[in-house]
Amino acid sequence: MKSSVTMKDIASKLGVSSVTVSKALNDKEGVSDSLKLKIKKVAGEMGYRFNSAAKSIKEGLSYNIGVMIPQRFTGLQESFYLRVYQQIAIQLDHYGYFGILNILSSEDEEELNFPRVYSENKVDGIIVLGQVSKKYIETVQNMELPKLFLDFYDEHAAIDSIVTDNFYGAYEITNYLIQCGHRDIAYVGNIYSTSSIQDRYLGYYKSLLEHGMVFENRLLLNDRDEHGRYIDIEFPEKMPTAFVCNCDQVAYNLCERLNAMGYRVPDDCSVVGFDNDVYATLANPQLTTVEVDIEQMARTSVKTIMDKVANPNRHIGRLLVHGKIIYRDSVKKINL
Amino acid sequence: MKSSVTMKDIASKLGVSSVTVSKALNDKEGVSDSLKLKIKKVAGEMGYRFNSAAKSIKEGLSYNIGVMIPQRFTGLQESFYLRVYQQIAIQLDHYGYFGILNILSSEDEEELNFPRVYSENKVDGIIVLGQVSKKYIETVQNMELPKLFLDFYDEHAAIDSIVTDNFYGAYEITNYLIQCGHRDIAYVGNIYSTSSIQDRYLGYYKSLLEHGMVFENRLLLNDRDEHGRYIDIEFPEKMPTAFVCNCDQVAYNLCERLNAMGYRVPDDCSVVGFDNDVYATLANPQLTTVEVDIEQMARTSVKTIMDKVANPNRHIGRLLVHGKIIYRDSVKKINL
DNA sequence: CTGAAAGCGCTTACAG
DNA sequence: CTGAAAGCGCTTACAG
Repeated sequence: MKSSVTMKDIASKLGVSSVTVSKALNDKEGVSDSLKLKIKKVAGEMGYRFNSAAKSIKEGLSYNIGVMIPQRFTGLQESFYLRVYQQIAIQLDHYGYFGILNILSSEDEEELNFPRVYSENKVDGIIVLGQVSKKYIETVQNMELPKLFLDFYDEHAAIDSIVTDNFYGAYEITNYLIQCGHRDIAYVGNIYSTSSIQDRYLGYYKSLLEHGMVFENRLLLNDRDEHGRYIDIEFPEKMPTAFVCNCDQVAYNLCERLNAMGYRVPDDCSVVGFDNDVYATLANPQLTTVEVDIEQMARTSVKTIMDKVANPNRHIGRLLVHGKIIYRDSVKKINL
Repeated sequence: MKSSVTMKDIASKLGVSSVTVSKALNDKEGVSDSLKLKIKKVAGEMGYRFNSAAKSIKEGLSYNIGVMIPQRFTGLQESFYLRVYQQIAIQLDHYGYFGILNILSSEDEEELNFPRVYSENKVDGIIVLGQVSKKYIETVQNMELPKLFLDFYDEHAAIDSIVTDNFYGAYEITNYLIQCGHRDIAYVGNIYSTSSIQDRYLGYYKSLLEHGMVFENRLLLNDRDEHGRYIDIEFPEKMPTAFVCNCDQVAYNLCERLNAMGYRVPDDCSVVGFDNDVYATLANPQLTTVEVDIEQMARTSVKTIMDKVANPNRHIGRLLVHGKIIYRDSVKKINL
């Protein structure tokens, strides 16, 4: 950055004070229009660039927001959170802010280390994108700046959070399966893995309850171990007619597996996913799923964190962003 | 950031000067070990956080690097550049730096606007990730800070660049096809679209030349229009026995298309890709392809830009990162 | 080993 | 309308 041209340089070139230059460049009152114009012109000619660090130090604001993503959600196959981050960066731009990505390494999460963006005062707020451990949630709570959980929440922590309405989305898509005549519907997911998976399960469960159907444990199919690694799904003796998967990738894997086993989707089994990500359209057949509105999540998150930066006492609680069912080819209407 | 605890606060609590606190916290000489220890302890207790803006203003360094990705490379299906960005962020962390993502909107690219990270002096260097227009390359050249092109280059611009060795990778994989007995090999890609696509084409072409094979125009198959949107590939009358695709996604699409047309891959036609991204393993069959080493690209880029921040006169020219052929199931040995 | 002074580039009252 | 003074939090010589 080598402090190239400063306001002072412009000032002395024009024989005015740097205060006047500051006012002119910021369109503040107290400079004649003609002088303001002249200053702006010269600033342009000299290639002046604003020094945001100086402003930061005065205002105590960095104009950055940190986005923290736990490392384990950034595998080669997963780009959902990176996409959310991208949308956040775009939204922040509208507020004159920038987004700094912070991948939370497993070690740092384990050792409860503060992220550098925090300890070096690099950001005015932090968005934690993706579930972190209970312990680390406490660490986040100890950070003295506006913070927000995105795509997960914790009952015990009084931290604002923004999540897809997982419960309602799964509830709706299960209702749809039931409308299509399905009576033996399984849920695929490790319900102790993340709150998203758990809430989607509960929406599925509510739908069953409302329709007077009985839930049996054989209908709950585990898809991953406690480290989040996918495991082979064990099917019950009697094959269900439909599967509600906790996400599209799992639905995609399930379709592959079913095809390999000789089942045709949707003729033999119907499958629905959640997220509407790449896997939804890559699957064969293409998946009926619940779309997660990434842009809306980013927009809401950024608006919220900006609110909280301006007013640290603002509290929004848990905010739900609605999903929307996308109808494709993986569900079959069956006879009642 | 509300300038919570400052060095001055620590100093007055301990009855020393802020200079001493600064020295102690930065492990500089001139403080007794006992005092240093005490200062660090109190700093910890008071929840002191370093104010990097103040340091920035003194040193004229922001400790941020901007990563600029043209909007058009960030579609829903493409996450390659986001992954590269992620690796860059991780590498920057090792140097005490942060990465700021800057999506270059089509308007800004069109209107040749400087990115805000530049005009607000937010970064010490910029990595341009993904080909920008000729005109915009000039705009980048006018920026007065260390800069680097990643994953593309421009002959006329004397800007350092880091690219996968596209030429050599395509050359090698085409050699492999020829070794497998193929004599009628097509290249799939719009060679006027990006330099990567063009260089891969040239590697393919060199392989043909070296093996005394004649290239005919019917073997060059266009895959996208001038805006980068995929178009339906038009096949030549006589079907080639193998296809060198400019990337895995196009190879994936091609496989789908060939399957739909009744051709079996690799029995009827062999197909190879480039990148080794998600599409390579998603394709049916899985693709033989050239792996792009994302981590290595990020590591090299970060090392280079750090060098250039320290020494602005450093010039590396065009640096190639080697790819590696990954052998899978999309190529068949045929009779010579 | 310790600290008073000056300065980084900018902005915010306040005085003229 | 214009500008001198003070200060944001820190660091870098330099003096004791």
